[in-house]
Amino acid sequence: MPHLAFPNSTCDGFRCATHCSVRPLAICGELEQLEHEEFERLAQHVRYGPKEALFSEDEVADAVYSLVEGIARLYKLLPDGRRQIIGFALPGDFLGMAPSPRYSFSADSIGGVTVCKFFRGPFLRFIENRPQMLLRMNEFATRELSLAQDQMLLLGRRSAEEKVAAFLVGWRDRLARLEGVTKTVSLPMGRQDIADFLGLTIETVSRTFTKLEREKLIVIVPDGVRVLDPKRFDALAAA
Amino acid sequence: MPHLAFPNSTCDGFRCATHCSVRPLAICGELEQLEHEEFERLAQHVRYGPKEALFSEDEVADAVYSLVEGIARLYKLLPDGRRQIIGFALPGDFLGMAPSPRYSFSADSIGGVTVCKFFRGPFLRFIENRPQMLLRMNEFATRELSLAQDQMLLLGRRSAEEKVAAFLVGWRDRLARLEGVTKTVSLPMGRQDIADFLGLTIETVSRTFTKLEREKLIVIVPDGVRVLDPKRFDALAAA
DNA sequence: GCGCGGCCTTGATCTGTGTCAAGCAGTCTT
DNA sequence: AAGACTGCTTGACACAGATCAAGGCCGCGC
Repeated sequence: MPHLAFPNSTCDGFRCATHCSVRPLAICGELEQLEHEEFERLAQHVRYGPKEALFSEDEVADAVYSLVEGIARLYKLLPDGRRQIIGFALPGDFLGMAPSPRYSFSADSIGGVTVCKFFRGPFLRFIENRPQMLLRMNEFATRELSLAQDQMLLLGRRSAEEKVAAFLVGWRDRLARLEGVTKTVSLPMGRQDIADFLGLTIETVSRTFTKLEREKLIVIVPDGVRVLDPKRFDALAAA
Repeated sequence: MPHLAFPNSTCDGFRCATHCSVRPLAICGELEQLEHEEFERLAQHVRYGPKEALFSEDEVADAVYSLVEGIARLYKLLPDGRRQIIGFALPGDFLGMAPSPRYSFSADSIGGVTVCKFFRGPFLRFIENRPQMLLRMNEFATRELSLAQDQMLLLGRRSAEEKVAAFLVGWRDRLARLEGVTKTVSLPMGRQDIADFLGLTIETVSRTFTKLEREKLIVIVPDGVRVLDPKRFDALAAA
């Protein structure tokens, strides 16, 4: 179970530095000093270990989260256990808004995760008369929606090979926003997670990685892949 | 090509009555009299005939739309022509927000369609200092996102029969919000549209309709279906 | 009233991906 | 260092849904 790291979040060295490193990307990125301090007073900084639930589908949605560090998987389940991962959340991402009083999906940590947690009431009261903040939330929601629509195209109309290639390209580009451009794409999630994200089985994902390696497009390395031929690779992902 | 119906949209009888009938559901539903009049002055009411484009992917996104009447299909294409319909828009729906300066998908009318069209600049200026309006846009975006996530689960993890059943139930429930509850679900879109929405081929959709009819769950009627056994049907759609 | 075109259905066959089963490679435990 | 656990890969086979092909229905124009 999660423990509160520093509920009264005055800036206290290492952890706050970590926190602030994603601020420009986060929901609170455009608040000025004074407002940000007020906003911070609403936050609980919470740390989760590997594979802990942040929240679960159908629970009362009493909090929203700004991801500070680590990676979370967001997913929905069918009654018989089939799972669809609807996204991977990275630092700066904002989680937990729902169109009903309950969460519409579940979220749990992959490795360790740190979040700013806000209770719904105080959070809504803070934003409700701050157009800047509301505009930013709109930007976030619009970006998420667009990502979701790309994923629908992928799930509905692409082959297994195209799915895997598009996933790697999309993931590489999202990481680039955080860590800069690299040739090696780190994959902190397991094969089963990738399968459940792409609407495939773990065997098909594994075979497809192998196939891409045989075709000299990638090299599989521990916890990631190295892209050998970005040109050809991007083409495969787009088509 | 579309023609302007009444660009200077003072209330003028029939058409405005039509318009206002969806107001409570639309983006402008919570504006008071005076503000709404100001908002209306920004709008162009535009009517489209069947199968006309409202806007297309990659075009400069210079306007947003509130759908007043009719039904639109929203879709994305792959370079080779494969199509994924990402949603059907109904009266009250709000279209055209994009995370970049260009539209991220295409929209065209199915039958005839009437919209309120707003140019981006004036629209943004109107909402930017109106928290009520921004909150409402957030609600709309959040609901859209949740719908998109449901659709990801459907596309990635459901069988053809489950897809068709879930589609009919979801569509029936959306229509119910507008027209009230009915046994007969009208389907203004063609089989190919349904196929492209569900990530199937037209043949599989057709066969699945026939199968559901053989199993006495539905009856196929012109431009729609009648649901015979809502209990059993909802169960199939959920599982 | 007849022919044409669009849309839908049905049948036969093919194939990409799922399923089932086995084995391998690290890593952790003791 | 042996065992076992977890995650990944590989192979053989099955099947849901795609593809290819034909035919039916209905509204529309002439």
